[in-house]
Amino acid sequence: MPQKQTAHKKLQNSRPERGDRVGYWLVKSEPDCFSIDDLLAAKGRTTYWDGVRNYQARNMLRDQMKLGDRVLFYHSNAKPPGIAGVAEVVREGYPDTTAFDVKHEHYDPKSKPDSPTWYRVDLKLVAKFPRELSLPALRQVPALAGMALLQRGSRLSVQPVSSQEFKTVLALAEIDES
DNA sequence: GCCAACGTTGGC
DNA sequence: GCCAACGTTGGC
Repeated sequence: MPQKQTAHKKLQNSRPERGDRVGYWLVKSEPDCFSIDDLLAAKGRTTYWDGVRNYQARNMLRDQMKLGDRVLFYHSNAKPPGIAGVAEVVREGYPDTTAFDVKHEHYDPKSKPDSPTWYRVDLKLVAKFPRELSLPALRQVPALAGMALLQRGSRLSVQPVSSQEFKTVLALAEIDES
């Protein structure tokens, strides 16, 4: 795919769609696997966001998530599911090397070191919410009705969030803009 | 544990 | 390139 590669390189060197504005995202994690407390306890409160094996999500990790972008940290498959805090992008998309490791549970033979299929970013915790915002509570908020997370059949583990939605979520969490 | 929604795979 | 079968996600 030489053409896609070219487009990709252009994107890496500038932000044609967005200028220098901060982007907003939501990522899902199953707390049984990796929770916001795990991120809090991690060295530098920072982790590799790897293991994503979906092309739409990959494209966002690889091409669109930029340094300083804010990321809502969502607990999926939890009781109840909900948004647990905010992180930021501290390293932009780079190859997910777990895909190269035969022994790794996310091994994928079609991803090669010289042409990686899968990418990851590094995320650092900004704030854990004093109280998690549960999915049912989020559904009660009219300003969030358009949020990707709340749409039917929304399964993407990385989703874009609008700046308005992000602001609304922080207000609900009673977290100051930072 | 059920199942709807969605993505991927592979036969043709 | 179609589409049925299958696998996964994730709320409930």
